[in-house]
Amino acid sequence: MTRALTRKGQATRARIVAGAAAEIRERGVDEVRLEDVMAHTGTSKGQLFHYFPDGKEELLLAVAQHEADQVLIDQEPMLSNLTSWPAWLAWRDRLIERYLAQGVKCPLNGLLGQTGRRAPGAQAIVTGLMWRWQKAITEGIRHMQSTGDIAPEVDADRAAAALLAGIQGGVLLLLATGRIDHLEAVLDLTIERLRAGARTA
Amino acid sequence: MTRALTRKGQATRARIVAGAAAEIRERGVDEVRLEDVMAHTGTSKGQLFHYFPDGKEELLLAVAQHEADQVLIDQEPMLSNLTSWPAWLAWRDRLIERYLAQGVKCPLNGLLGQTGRRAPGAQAIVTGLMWRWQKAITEGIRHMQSTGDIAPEVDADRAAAALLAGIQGGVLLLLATGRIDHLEAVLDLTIERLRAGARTA
DNA sequence: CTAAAAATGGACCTGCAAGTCCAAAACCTG
DNA sequence: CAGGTTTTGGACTTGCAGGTCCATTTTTAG
Repeated sequence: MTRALTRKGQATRARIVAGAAAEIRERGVDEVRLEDVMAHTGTSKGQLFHYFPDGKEELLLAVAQHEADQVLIDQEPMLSNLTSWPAWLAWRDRLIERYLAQGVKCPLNGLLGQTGRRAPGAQAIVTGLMWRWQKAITEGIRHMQSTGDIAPEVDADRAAAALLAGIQGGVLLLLATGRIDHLEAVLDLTIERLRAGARTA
Repeated sequence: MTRALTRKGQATRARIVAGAAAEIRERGVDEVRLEDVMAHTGTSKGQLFHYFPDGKEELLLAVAQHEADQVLIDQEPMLSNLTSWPAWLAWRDRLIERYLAQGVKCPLNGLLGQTGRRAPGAQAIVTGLMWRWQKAITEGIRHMQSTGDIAPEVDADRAAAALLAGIQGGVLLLLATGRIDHLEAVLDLTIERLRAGARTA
């Protein structure tokens, strides 16, 4: 459709998205006004609506996509290389570290609730994220099965689904209670369990 | 503080809360205007602010508390009587059934995001809910340990924490993707695992 | 160099939803 | 039944945030 973005234009657009994302992470979706984004990114209303003709809706969607991508990027290169137990533990540590640092600020939780109903697009973004995430975990499990580090009877898909759910819940509980215990418990117990099945090869 | 609520007054207040809760469940927090609540409950603005002087904020808090209580009530009497494997499975079935029926409509997810930042009270409500929930699960595990149905080496607190996280994540994924698979996987795999430890007594 | 297109700034408009106010009705209580 | 209190209805105010518009500057391309 619309092809016409100068290098400068792209930079500005990116700056808006990144700035809005930061602002939202910091203060929550429904506390952030377009004016805040303008102030924080040094842009004007004209620019916002120039790059996001559909207004806030479209901007929020772009932010959601940006944040969703970041979630997976933050887990690399571990997530794509769950090929040994040390690798799994490194991944575990990265997750804990990442969410501990993030603390109570969750970008996507709010975005799902905020735009979820209105925009069908937001739903798609989150679904896509979860799907990719789960796929990576599944592949990790399968690989470990191929090396005999995980019992072949384990249903990789179900195990990955459960683990992903545990992680999501752990993060949710971190948001709600401020404690990381749940996330730790999920990761440690799940990994321990996967490991327990088959020690032989 | 304020003591002065006629029976009629209490009824009206309750009607407002219940109606608002229903409306919010149906259409999402940020889609519901006070006007909608008025129309849906047959009340006037005067009444809203009579029973909730602090306005929407206070109303939402009351709704959140109402919904939080309901979550646990819906799991009874199973949740408080996790004293045998059939009881655990019945609880599992109830959870699946309940959330399957609820579908994509989550009252608390939105309320946490919406009021979470503003009102410190919302945080407290969710935290309280989670704490009570986890406590019930822990007690269930402990009871099963006392009868020898679960191995004594199991750390009841950690196991409960992980299970609760899994459930939360399962529900979250149900909201996001519309599929109940994750919740099922978590419940089945976790129960299976608790069961596997000690079959002897 | 010049004309078209893109990028920018900011004044202005507009609608809406929360919150205010007060007067009328219903209701307790002695 | 009389006085106070609670309950109710709804008109009105208000602030504000999203969105529109256009004039100006900057960039691109031939």
